[in-house]
Formats: sequence, C-alpha cells, structure tokens
Amino acid sequence: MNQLKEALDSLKETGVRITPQRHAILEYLINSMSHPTADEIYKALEGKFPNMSVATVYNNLRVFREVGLVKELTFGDASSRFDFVTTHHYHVICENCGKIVDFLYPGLDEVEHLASHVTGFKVENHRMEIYGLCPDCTSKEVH
Amino acid sequence: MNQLKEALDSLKETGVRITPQRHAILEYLINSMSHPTADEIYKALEGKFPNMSVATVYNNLRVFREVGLVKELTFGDASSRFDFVTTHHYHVICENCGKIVDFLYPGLDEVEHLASHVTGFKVENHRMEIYGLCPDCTSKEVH
DNA sequence: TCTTATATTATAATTGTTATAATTAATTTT
DNA sequence: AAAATTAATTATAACAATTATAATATAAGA
Repeated sequence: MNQLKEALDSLKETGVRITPQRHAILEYLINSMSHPTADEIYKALEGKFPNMSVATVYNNLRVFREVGLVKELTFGDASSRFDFVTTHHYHVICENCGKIVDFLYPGLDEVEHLASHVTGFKVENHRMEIYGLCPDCTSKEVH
Repeated sequence: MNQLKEALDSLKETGVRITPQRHAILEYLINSMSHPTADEIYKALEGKFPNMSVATVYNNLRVFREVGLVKELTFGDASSRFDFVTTHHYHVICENCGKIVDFLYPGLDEVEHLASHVTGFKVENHRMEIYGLCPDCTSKEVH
C-alpha cells in the first residue's frame, strides 16, 4: 500500500534512474489531491530544488507517463494536468471555478465493445469528463 | 436539411454578422468530415481568401462555439479541433495515425445522474473519447 | 573509484492562441 | 441612398505552454 515505494520499484524495473527530482515529483503527485499542472509542480518544489528547471518537470512527467505511472489530462483550458494512476476513475469538472473531483464508476465496457463493433477499431481505452457546477458555485449562481 | 442555411439563420437570430469569411469557415466545417484544426481551416481557405488572418479563424470559431454551432475538441495533442454540432456523438480515435471517427451512442444519462448524486455537482454535460487502433493500423500492426 | 550512460540545467526555439490598434465592411439611422 | 455607427478583419505583436539543444552534473554498474 506504499504507492511511492511501488512507483519507485516500477521505475527501477524499467531501467529509469531514480533522481532526487524524480522522487520529489512523484511524491508530490501522490500526495496531491489536485491534479496539478507542470508549473504547479515546479513551483511547489522550488523550495526544495531552487535550481530545478521546468524542463525537468516536463521531461519526467513524460517519462512517468510512458512508464504508465501518470496520466496526462487535457481539458479545454491552457495547460495539461497530471494524475497519479491509481484505480480507474473519471473526472467531474466545475465549469465555473475549475475544480476537479474524482468520480468512481465501473468502466463503461459495453460502450467500448459497441464502439469496437461499429467502427472496426481495436479499442484500448476511453476517457470521459463530466461538466457542471460544483456545489459552491451552484449556491452562488446568479439568475 | 440544409445545415449551412440553418446555421446562418441562427447566426442572424443572435445578431452575429454574416461575413464571407464566416460563411466560408462554416461551409468548410459542415462539409469537412475531418474535425479540422484552426490552422487546417486557415490553409484550406487560403485560396479563396488570400488575405484572411489566422486570428479571424480563431475569432470566428470562438463565436460559433459561443452560439453553439461548433464544438471545440481538445485531445492530448497540440491543437484544438473543431466539430460542427449535429447530433450527439462520441469520438473514436486511433492512437497510431490519429484518425477520428464519429460514434453514435445514446447519451450516458445515468452516468451524469450518478455523478451528480455522488459529487453534488449540477451536471450540465459530459464528453467521452474512445482510444484504440483503427482497422488500417490494426492490420499493419507489428508484433 | 572510475567509467559510461543518462539526467539536469539554462537557454533558446517553437507552437498554438490571444490581444492590440488600425483599417475595412456591414448594418442602422437619417 | 448617404452618413453614421457598430462590428469584423487584418497585420502584427505578445503570450504561455511545451520542446529542443548543448553543456554540465550525477546515478548506477564494473
């Protein structure tokens, strides 16, 4: 149940070197509940690594993505967000304040199957986002 | 059944001026089956409008989005794609060649309801993309 | 510890998109 | 229909996110 240790092990297995920066980025991703952007990670680790380059954050997020530890989320807005991969879940996003809430739901297997059948694709996975107003913004809503 | 005429009418209704550029962009979007990027539209209309600025394309795509005629799609890759709004459908995307195929499926209402119930959001809509390999790429696949 | 391959840094380049200001064109008012 | 008004277009610059480059530093294995 130690996610960080497991993640580091899986890096080792794939021959990816474990550097202090990588350790810190992974740790931050695991402890963060907020789907951070690359820049947020960069700023959050500024204190610990005053010399770290933003390229390092991007490079390592790409490495983690390739290894399957991290998922890159692109919503409508400017920059990508990154999510440490745990169990399968979807995202519910507030269109007003941008808050992102995880939403567990058994995978939509039947949709994948139908899509495969109709289009002839060999379907691998899917993503879904649900948009609306969060409770805070709903109550403040102007009519 | 004339989509272009209907679209132009709905622009008129909302007080949006119909310019030759807007006409051409809309026409291109309707006839294009390819979910083009802003730049693709720009290049496609270069012959007809040698002086058109790329800003015009972006501006008008935003206008069309605000009026509800067009949907902006952001996938993992660099630039947004734009889709003329017709009936509700999802997209099946080839991870190898990038091909995008429309996939009709009755909206996942029950997922929206459950998400709303669990998170307390006032849910408005959702999006879903299905990823895999298209038939062409499946047959060429290397093992 | 030495070696070698890889990671990091600092910086520049690139790309998609948006902002600005001047010009042009569409609509409204006279 | 002409003048006035409003909005759209253009050309350009600015911006922000991301990626490429080259030099330096560091992790892991011999």
